[in-house]
Amino acid sequence: MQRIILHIDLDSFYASLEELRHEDIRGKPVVICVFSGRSEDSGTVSTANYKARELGIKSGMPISLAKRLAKDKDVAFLQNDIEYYRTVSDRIMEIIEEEADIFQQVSIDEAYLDVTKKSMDKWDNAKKIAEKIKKKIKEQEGLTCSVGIGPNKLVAKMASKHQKPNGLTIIKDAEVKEFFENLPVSKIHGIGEKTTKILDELGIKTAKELASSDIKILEKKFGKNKSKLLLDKSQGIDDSPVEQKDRQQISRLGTLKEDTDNIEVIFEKIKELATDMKKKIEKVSFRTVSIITIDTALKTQTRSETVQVTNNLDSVLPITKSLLENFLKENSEKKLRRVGIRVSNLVYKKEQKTIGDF
DNA sequence: CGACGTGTAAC
DNA sequence: CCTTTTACACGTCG
Repeated sequence: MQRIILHIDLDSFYASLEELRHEDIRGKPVVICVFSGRSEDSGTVSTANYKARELGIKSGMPISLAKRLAKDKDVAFLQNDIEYYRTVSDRIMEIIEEEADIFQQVSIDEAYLDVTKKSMDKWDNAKKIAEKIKKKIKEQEGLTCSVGIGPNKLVAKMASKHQKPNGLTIIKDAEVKEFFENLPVSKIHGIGEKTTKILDELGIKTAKELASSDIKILEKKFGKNKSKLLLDKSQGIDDSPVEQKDRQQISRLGTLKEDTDNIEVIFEKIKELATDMKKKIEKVSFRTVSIITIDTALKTQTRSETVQVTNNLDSVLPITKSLLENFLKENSEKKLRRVGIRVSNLVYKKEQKTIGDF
C-alpha cells in the first residue's frame, strides 16, 4: 500500500519564539541556552537561529565557546523557557493534527502525518495540505516551518531537512533512488557518528555503497537486525507506521553544584528532581525506578529496581537512595558530576491496548 | 522470558 | 568545557 507521509519541522523553534516576543532581538543572531548553574557560562546551546549559525554557533556547543564566537558581535543570548515553548507547541500541533489521517508528534517541534487518505493518493494534494499547514502556522503563530513529503517517514524526514528554513520538498517514490544514491551515509537519518565511523572503516561512504554492500560483513559489525535496518535505510525503505505512542519512561537529570561522592548531597539533588517529576507522572503509574549517574569523565551509568506498580514517587525514594548507596560503594573512586531519576515500565490508567497487554 | 545495564541516536 | 529527554537495540544473567 502506497502511503503519503509529511514531516513537519518548526524552523529554529525556540529562537523564533523569542524573536517574536522580544522585538529588540529581531533580526539579530539569537542563541537559546541551557545554563547548568555550575559557573557563569557553563551549559550548552539549545538552539541557534540562522544568523547565529552563520557565526559557527550550533546547538549542543558549550555556551562559553558560543560566546567566544560571538565576540564583538551583537548576539542575543537567552535562557530557555521550555514551559512557554510547550504552550505554543501545543497550539501548533493542534493545527497540524487537524490535517492528518494519522498524527505522530515526535518532539516539541516535529511531527509526522500520514495523509494518504486526505490526499486521495495524490502528491499534488499532499502538497496543498502542506501549504495549508504552513499558511496556518504563519498566520496564527507567526512562525515558519519546513515540510518534507515522501512515501514513508524516513524519506519525509530527509526531505524536510533538505530545504530549510521555510522549505517544502517532495520526494516521490520514483525519486527516492536518485535522492539517496550519492548521499554520504552520515546524512541518513538514524546513522550517527559511531555507525559512520564503522562504515568508513569498511570502505563504505555513500548510501549507494551501503546498499550494495555485503550483508554478511555488515552483520559481523552490527548484528542481523541493525544490518537489515541499515540496508533498508540506504535505499530509503522504511515501513514503520505513523502512530502516536505512549511514553515509555520519564526522567529528570540535573547537574550538581560541584563534583561529589557525598551521598547526602547527591540524594538531595535526586529528591529535588523527583519533586519536579511528580507533576509529570500524575496520570501514570510505573513499575521500575532508576538512578542515572554521570561521573566526572562524563560516563553514564544506571541502576534500577522493579517493584509493585505504584504512582507514588515518594514511596520509592528510599529505593533510589539504596541504589545510590550501592553504586557509590562499588565506585568509591568516582565522583559524580550529574545525577538523574527515571521511572519506566509505565502503566497507563485509561485502558489502551499496549504491546505488553495480554 | 523478564530484569538489568550499556550503547547509539536524535532533539 | 561537555544539557535534556526519550527510544530502542543488544548482551547478559537467572
